[in-house]
Amino acid sequence: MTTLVKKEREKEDLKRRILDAARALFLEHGFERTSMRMIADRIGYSATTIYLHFKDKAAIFLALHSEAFQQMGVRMNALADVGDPLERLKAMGRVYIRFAVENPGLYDLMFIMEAPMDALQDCASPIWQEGQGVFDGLKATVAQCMAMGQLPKGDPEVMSFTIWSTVHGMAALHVRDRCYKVMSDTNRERILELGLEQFIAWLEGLGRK
Amino acid sequence: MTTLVKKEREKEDLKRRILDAARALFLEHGFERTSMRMIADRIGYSATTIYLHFKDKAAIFLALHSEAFQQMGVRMNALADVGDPLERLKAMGRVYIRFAVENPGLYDLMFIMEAPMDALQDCASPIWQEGQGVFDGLKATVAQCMAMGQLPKGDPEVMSFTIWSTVHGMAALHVRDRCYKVMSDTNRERILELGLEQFIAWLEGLGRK
DNA sequence: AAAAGTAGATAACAGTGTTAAGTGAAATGC
DNA sequence: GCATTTCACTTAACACTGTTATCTACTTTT
Repeated sequence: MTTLVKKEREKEDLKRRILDAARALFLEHGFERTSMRMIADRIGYSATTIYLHFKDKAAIFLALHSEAFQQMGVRMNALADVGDPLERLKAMGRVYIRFAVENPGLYDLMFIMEAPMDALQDCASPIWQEGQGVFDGLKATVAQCMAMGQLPKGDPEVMSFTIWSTVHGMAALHVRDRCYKVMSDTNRERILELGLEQFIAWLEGLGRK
Repeated sequence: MTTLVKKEREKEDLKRRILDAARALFLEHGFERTSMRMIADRIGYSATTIYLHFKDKAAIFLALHSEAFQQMGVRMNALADVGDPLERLKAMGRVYIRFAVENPGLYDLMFIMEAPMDALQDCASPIWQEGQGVFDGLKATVAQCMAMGQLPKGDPEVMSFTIWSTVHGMAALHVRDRCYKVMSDTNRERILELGLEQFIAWLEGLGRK
């Protein structure tokens, strides 16, 4: 029956429009300051209609969260063909920071917002699969660097965490505007770039001790 | 007039009680999920009374923000007598992480929450003085490390930012619960400690290249 | 043509931050 | 000693929030 298929498609279509509207509003005003009625208004429906497609506001957040991780995953996977592990690691850092700078709202959603994080207790949830994949990719690359003597030997997971912390710290201070007030005029604008390149230089130095 | 002084003291007293109640609630439920009525209930006043002592909810946030920075400042200043710059730098990192682990709510308030950050546009505001002081202390220590050859020469501000990013990244991933789901069982509980100690080992390696 | 199902809307509930108006007691002026 | 003013505080109200229950109008099935 074509009508059933059409119905299904229309349903998916509306779901998409809700997500698009919600993303735009979340990124502009933040999660807490975006109301269901605002989302509904933007797509010309009543607020309660959203509840026919999403359990609650947190469900919308989770859907966007998942989308964003897939997006980052795509960018990271695009680096799979960089043969040299250390070069790949460096590229991953640059891609990570660029993602945060180009999509501060999405980055916030993924790594900073606490909003409905409590709804995400299930570690096995598909929501975590994408994030896990990205982190596993980092671990694998770090392990390869260690195997080739480009990084000192140790626990790849611990080193991955430390590396992730550094780039996340930069991204988070940027996104939540915590560093620019204490920074000198000369460095303010380029501090993210300068900091990242210095960190990369450290990493390179770690190998050829 | 003793009565006037007494009045003034009672006023300060109530302000204190409001702040104490607000802090407890913010740390337990978060800023957005704490209402003025909840704060008022806890101290036995009506919600509107709070407005006689604080302009709005953001003003309470700012007062607590300031207090927390002073608290961290005290802990950092206590390290002033550590003579060796690199040892002092290492101690600062440990104090920073310990502060975040022991006071996750306060850390969130200081470096992660976006809540009424927009109300803090004035860089010269006294609110920023404490934070600036802590960052300047870090810069000075880094500069001394460079002067003594314990760290490679460069812009102390950039290196301070990179170091801060690393510890902030660890603290933020911890506070907002973003790392434990992707971490292996063996490292999950001690990852903060392990990551920090590895980072410290890196810093030591940077000097004696 | 009658019955069932359904996409969507309206109304309502308990809660939010915040302001305006009101209350009762203390301090002040004469 | 009494009237007036001041002031800490409360109640009432407004416009908003997420969410649920109920209702409407239309489509599909029988």
